[in-house]
Amino acid sequence: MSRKRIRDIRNEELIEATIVAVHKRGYGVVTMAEIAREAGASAASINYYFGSKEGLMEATMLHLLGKLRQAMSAGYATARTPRERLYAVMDANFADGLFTVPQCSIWMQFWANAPYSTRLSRLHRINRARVRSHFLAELRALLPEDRVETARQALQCYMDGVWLQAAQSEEALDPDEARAAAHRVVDLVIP
Amino acid sequence: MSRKRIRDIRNEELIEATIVAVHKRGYGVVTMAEIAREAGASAASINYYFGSKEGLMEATMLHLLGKLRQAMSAGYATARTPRERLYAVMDANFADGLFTVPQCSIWMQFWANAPYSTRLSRLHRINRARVRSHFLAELRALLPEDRVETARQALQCYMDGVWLQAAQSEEALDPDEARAAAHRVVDLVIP
DNA sequence: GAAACTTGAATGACCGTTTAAAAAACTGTT
DNA sequence: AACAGTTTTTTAAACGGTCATTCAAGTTTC
Repeated sequence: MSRKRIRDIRNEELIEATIVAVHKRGYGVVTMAEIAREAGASAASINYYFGSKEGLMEATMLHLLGKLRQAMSAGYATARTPRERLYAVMDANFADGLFTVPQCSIWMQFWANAPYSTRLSRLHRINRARVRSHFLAELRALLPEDRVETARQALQCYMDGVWLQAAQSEEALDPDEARAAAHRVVDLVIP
Repeated sequence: MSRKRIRDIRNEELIEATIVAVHKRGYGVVTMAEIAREAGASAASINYYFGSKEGLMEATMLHLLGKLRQAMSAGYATARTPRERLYAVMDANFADGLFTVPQCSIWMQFWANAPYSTRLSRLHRINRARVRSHFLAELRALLPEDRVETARQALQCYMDGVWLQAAQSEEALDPDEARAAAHRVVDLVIP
């Protein structure tokens, strides 16, 4: 009922405001007051809903991870061959709603700070392992075993590298082009 | 004379301390006092030498960029073929003195914060453009023109991605293995 | 003795979190 | 519909703490 609704609405609003505010000011220096202003709320209300600044950051990362997982599931549903599923894994990282400067920027900042927060590093490890196993599963169907690991490293590191670069971009990103480029890289690695 | 010497010695000491302290605590939260303690000095002396915290961070990044450039020059000196020079570009990023967890971690943090500091982003852009042009020069000798750009993206993003991953590592890194892996990736992309 | 170096203490600013009290939303009753 | 009581939501203000930077007064070096 309404009991749940308001809480959900505020959670969503505050997380969106967090993404925008962190992108604008940087993870290290953004303040509760700035995030609150972005959301049209007060700093105190953030603590009411998330308990602390760290709780808000963790919730924001969880939110983004959810979007990522959802994008990957959607791609998998229509992929039929190993190569198509490989494309799907890459495409998920460059999906329209995900591959934007603010979100790449946020991800970048979370990564950089993960080693100093047990909560963030846990999420980071889990996500990385998931992507890794997806890659391995598809690559084993496409390459001899002794080349699988090298190809996996090449592709997974490529994806990370693209985000890293995207986070620095001053113009809007082009997800279509990013996906096309990723496909070209896949085809380069697996002729 | 000594006039210059002491200043140089302190600069070096303080920058080394900065690398260690930033790695231990994180760019966003490390304090002047912590860096000073690491160097066995006082916070005030850092300002005496570097003017401000941001000045220290810029000097540290400049120092690391210098090491990188030096490693690349060293590799280039002995490389004879385009493929060897391509290896050399990669190897520079995974050189023994450079490819350590603290330094990858620092680089990561600088990258993440570059968009919020005109000084850092300037350095970042310059370095990236330099690596890019090296890659392009060698790749043009090895591939037909229409595959050069894709290969460049694959390799440059791979390098960034490896560092990103290395920054999260809890064990010491293995530069030898990293270079071998990089060579395998090059060979995968350019058969 | 001058110039370069060092630092403890003071300064001034900022920030996350808590608290207490008000506002709003909801409930059941008349 | 109106209302009194209860719960949920909101925030202004206060609190406790941290930190970069400055400065004046020392110490060392030449």
